[in-house]
This record gives sequence, C-alpha cells and structure tokens, in this order.
Amino acid sequence: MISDDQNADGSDPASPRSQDDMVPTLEDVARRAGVSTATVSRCLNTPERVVSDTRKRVMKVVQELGYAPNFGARALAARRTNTFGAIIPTMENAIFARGLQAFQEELGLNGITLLVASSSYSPELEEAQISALIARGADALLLIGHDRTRQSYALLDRRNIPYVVAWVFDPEMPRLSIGFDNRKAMQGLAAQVLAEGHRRIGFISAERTGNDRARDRYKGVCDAMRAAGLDPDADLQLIETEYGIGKGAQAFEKLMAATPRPTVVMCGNDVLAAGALSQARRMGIAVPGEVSITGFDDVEIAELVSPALTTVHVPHREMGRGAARLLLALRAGEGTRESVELPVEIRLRETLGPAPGTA
Amino acid sequence: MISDDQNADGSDPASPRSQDDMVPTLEDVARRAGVSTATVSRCLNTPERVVSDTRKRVMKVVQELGYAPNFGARALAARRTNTFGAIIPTMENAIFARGLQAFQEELGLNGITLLVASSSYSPELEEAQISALIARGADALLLIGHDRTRQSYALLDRRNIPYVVAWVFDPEMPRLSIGFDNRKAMQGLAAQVLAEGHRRIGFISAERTGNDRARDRYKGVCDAMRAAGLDPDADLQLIETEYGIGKGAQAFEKLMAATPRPTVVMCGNDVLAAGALSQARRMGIAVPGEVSITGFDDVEIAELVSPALTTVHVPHREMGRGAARLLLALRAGEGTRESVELPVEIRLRETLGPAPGTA
DNA sequence: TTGTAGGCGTTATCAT
DNA sequence: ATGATAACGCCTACAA
Repeated sequence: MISDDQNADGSDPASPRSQDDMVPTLEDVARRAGVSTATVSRCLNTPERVVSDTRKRVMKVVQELGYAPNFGARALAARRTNTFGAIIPTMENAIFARGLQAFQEELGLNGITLLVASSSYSPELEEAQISALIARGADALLLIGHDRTRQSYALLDRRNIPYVVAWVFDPEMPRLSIGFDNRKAMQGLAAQVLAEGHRRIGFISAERTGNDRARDRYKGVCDAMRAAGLDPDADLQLIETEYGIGKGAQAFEKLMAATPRPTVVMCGNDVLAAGALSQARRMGIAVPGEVSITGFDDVEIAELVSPALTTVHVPHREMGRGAARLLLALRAGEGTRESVELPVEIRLRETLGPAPGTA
Repeated sequence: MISDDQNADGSDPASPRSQDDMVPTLEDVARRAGVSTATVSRCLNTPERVVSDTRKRVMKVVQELGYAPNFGARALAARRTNTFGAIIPTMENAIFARGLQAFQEELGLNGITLLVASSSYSPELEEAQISALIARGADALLLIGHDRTRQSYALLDRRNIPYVVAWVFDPEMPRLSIGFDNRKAMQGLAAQVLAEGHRRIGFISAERTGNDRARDRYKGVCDAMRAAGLDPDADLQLIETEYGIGKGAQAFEKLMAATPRPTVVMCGNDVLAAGALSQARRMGIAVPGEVSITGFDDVEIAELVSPALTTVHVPHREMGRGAARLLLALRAGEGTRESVELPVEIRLRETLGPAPGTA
C-alpha cells in the first residue's frame, strides 16, 4: 500500500510502512472509549441494544479514529456480506450500463453493495469472475443470458448461490430469469419487415458464439421468413461482426456489394444499425427509399439518428430493477422462483419502408 | 449469506437452505488430500514451493470439491486483497464506461480485480462508497474529479490508500491525477468559435455542483470570451441541465426562445449537443447555417449525427489505462507521483460554421 | 446493558 | 518439502 524502497531515509528506518499500524480496529475503538469490543460491535450493528449514552461516546471515537470495519473480518465472522455481484459482457454497451444502474439503485435502497465484473463475452473469463465473486462472498449474482460453461453452473449450484439470468426469457430454459424473448421479439419485427414486401434480407448480427441473445435474434428472423414461405438459406444474407458503429458501417457496405442488393438490412442491435445508417448516407443510398434498416434495443441514438430508427424497445431499467427484486426475495428465502417475461414493443419509426417496387 | 428470520423451520422442513454446510474449506481439501492446510495454501499461492506430485493430488481435490478460497479470510490473513476500487458518477455515461473498461483490462493483466461503485454525482454517497471500498480492502482507488467532501479525503489520507483522480488535470491541484485540462480545452474550442465571428453564445452545461469538470468547461468559455474582449455576463446565456439527449433538446429550445438568438450553442458534452442538434432539426433551424453547435468528449455519436459534431476529442481509454498504471506503480512503491496531462484535440467537423452575417 | 471468549478460513512463521 | 500454530479483525452466544 505504500512505497517500500523509496523512502531510503538514512538511519532509523522510520518504519517504512507506518500507515498500516494506524488502521484502527474495533479494539482500538473499544479501548479508547473504555468499553469492550462487543459493545462497539453492537453500536455498529444493533445500536438499539446499547444504551444511548455509551453509544454516543463510542460513535464519537469511531468518528475521531475514522474507524471502518474490516470487511473481510466481518464477512468471516458474520458469514454474510450484504454484497451482490453482477457480471456483464461489457460496460461499453449502453444497454447493460443502464440496466445495471437500475439494478444498483434498487440494491442500494436495501443496503446492499454491488460488485461489477465484466467478462468481455468470454465464458472462461466469466467463470473466473463468478468464482471471484463467490469467493468475495457475494450473496447473490446477476448474470446475462444462459450461455456459460458447465463448470460455471456447477460452481453456482454447489454453493447454492442465488442467481438470476437477465436480458433473456427463454421459455425452454428452466433457470430463473428475467427478460424478454429475443427470438419472438425479432420474429415480430421481421414479420413487419416482410409485411412491407421485403424479400431479400440482409442481417448484421453481433457475434453469436457465447451469446444466446444474438443467436435468438437471428433465429427470430429465420422463423419469420419460414412462416412467410421464404428460405433463410437462400434469401437471408448474414454478416456477423463485433460491436460498434464503425463495424455496423463496414458490414452494411459489404452487404450492399451483393447483387441483387437486399432491400432491407436488419441489425442485431441499434448501434450496428446506426452504423449501417451512417454508411448508407455516406454511400448516397436513400433510407428507407432504396434500403430499409432496422435495429434492436431502442437505446437513445435510435431516436436521435435521422431518419429515426425502427427498432424494438426493451425495458432495460425494468429488467435491472426486477432482477434486484428477484434476488432480494430469493435471499430472504421467499420462493419467487418464477421467471418473468417483460414485454417488448416494436417501434415503427422512419427507417423501415416498403420494399422498392412494391405497389 | 443467509436469512435470519425467514427460516423459522419448526421441525425438519427440509432445510430450505442446506448449502452453507457444504462450502468446502482449506481444511476439507487438506484432509481429503492427506496433507496439511499449509500445503494446500502453498499449492494455491506459491505452487513452485511444493513438489509436483503432491501438488497434483491437491489440485485434483480442489477440483473435485469445487473449492474456492474465502476472500475475507484471505484478506484478513494476507492483509492485501489484489482489489482496486473505482467510483464513477454514473455508469450511464459512455465516457466513464469506456475509460473504466480500459482501466479494468489493464488491471486484469496484472491479476487484480476491480470493484466499481457509482455515486450518482452525490459527494455524500461517494463518501460512503469510498468507505465501503476501503472496508472491502481495496488496495487503491480511482476517483473522478477533485470535488468531494473533506471527510472523503481524510478517510483516504488516514488509511494512506493510494488513489488517483482521473478525467481531469488541474495545474492548481496538487493531487495525483491523470486527465486533461477541461478549462483549457474548452477555452480552445471557444476560441475557435469566436474566430468564426460568433458573439452571442448559448451554453448548455451539465450540472456544476459537485462536478469540477463541468465548472471548468464553463470557465473555459468565459476565459475565451474575456480574451476576445467580450463580457460573459452579457453575451453568454447559460442553461444548466441534467444529462441526456432529451435534456439537451429542451435546453436548446429554451435558448432559441431568446431575442436575439445566440448564433452558437456550445454544450458541455456530446450527448447534450446531440440533443440540441436533434431539436434544431425538429425546429427547422439550419445547422450550422443559422446556429452552430459544439460538443465535448467526442464519443461515437459525435460522428454519427448529421451534420457531424464539432467537438473536443478526449482520450478516454488512455486515461483508464494510464490510471491503472499509476495506481499499480504506486502500490508497488514506485514513486510515480507526477500527475499526467493527456492531450485533447479539437475536432472541427460540420456543426460549427461562421456566424450568420459574417463576411 | 455490558463483558468474556471462542471461532470464522487463511496465511505466514517456525520447526521438523 | 511439509506440518503445527499463532495471528488477522470481527461477531455472537453466553455469562455477569
């Protein structure tokens, strides 16, 4: 915590680590307040069980010394941490940031602290993070999506850590989750697209390995196509790419190189779609006149861009808040084991129009 | 980790929370592997100091039992946590998300875990978070800006926790920091604006209380105006607002209601500017023909919007990475006590043009 | 109401 | 190379 070598102050090595000695402990407080450590502990944890007079005295000393309980010791002795953990793929994606903010706010209301880790979409890394959070005594965990290593689930099960899978609701998955049905949602949007007469579809997907949301969204498009008598293998052109406006732009350009061109480019998320849109402008392609574009998530940029993006609105904050409540209930032993499906809503804005040549 | 009241399990109600009994400890592993706890500990921490044969045996048992060291106990005994903490105002702001991601990546490379908390721009809340992170044994802290309670600094000092103030470089502040000079940067941009002939300036600022970055940016505009012989009190119209595209739009509308209108609306950040821009379009005001608009930060939307936003580019990722390195060095005792000023760059794009009526 | 003392799971210092 | 064992800081029966 401090320099070991730097302070080569000649003689009486003036204890190069003079700070640690100064971290006050419960005992320091107790001694200085003239009470036992038990009393100090009570002042901090169950103030009502100590007479107001001594409590005041103790709290004063606590202030003076700037005492803060050692979390490790406390966890060790009390066997609970009032800490929840969350592992998200990345903080750079606004949809997680927003949901997490709500998650944290709800937890804060209940006196519990949130630890956040991000896995960079790597199941192995996520496994390590889960392990780390468990080791840190996380009372419960928020996870994104169902895709993870078998060991991750084994870890969770063995310790019987309450957890909830968020951002996804898959009726076929038995795990407790809160979110929406990505496949169904995208299918709904695709149905709208097909209703506009589009038959050649380009799809810009986020990377699907280790990401069930992305996979489901892709499947949703296929579902809708089949339902309309189309063959995804023939009429759907897929590009998988990383996250980012620039990536969406590149993918769009590639898609436009095909002959014949797709008449609509559906995107796995709004950021990709925003990139596609900007590229269309750059290429002088009219949207939705020549090509329609759709997104997913309905983040702020969806309304900002021009023409405004047709997309699927997802209740991120509600998901975060709901996840917190589920976990809180679970921890309290209330058997809220029912997954919750949140509604999404197709937002028809300006980037989706009829297929060119349609009456 | 367990409910205190709930499980009033009268008789044998199938113990609703039978997990805790099964959490393996070092001792369990030791017993099952037929070695001492010390050896197991060594296998985990200094594997080179234990013969390969026993090590394999031990690790096998570790696997079987799904053992994970108890963090609290470890912190207690080892007196270090390999954990850094970061407190940001909000996760919903992309500039922090991005910097934090880089911060975390750098830390991960060095085997240290990051704990993130957000203060919602409240100094009191931040103080509590600092305390919580210290209690959790954070070895070092990343903080945003200089504005915080006196007690917060007292806390930090008393425990001698290494910390770095990021997103800001204020030559007048002695504290170790990494970032850029918000005031100077905004002054530079404002000078450009003035050079385009603008004389009536509208400024949409983020809320300035508890936010020195916002204050400094505002001051920067004033500096530039004075340098050009203008009086900020007379020629600058200020609106302070919350974060968000919608808020920027509202503020812009309000600014446009003035007579005479400002010929340029400078914004404290890109998100506000994006909102202003969208509102201009909505109101049929030509940008930059009738009104120029500028942002700050150069986040992705700055290039996405049309016309593209003139703004100040800030190296968010470099800040995160640099902060990590500073902290790492500090912890290692390398006396890198020098604040680092990162360069910003004015990005002249399309939303800034000459003042109407200028030759 | 308050104090005493045992124990929580690891690490680290000595021995062996 | 490995094993005992004493901390580490706090909580919580239990006793007073």
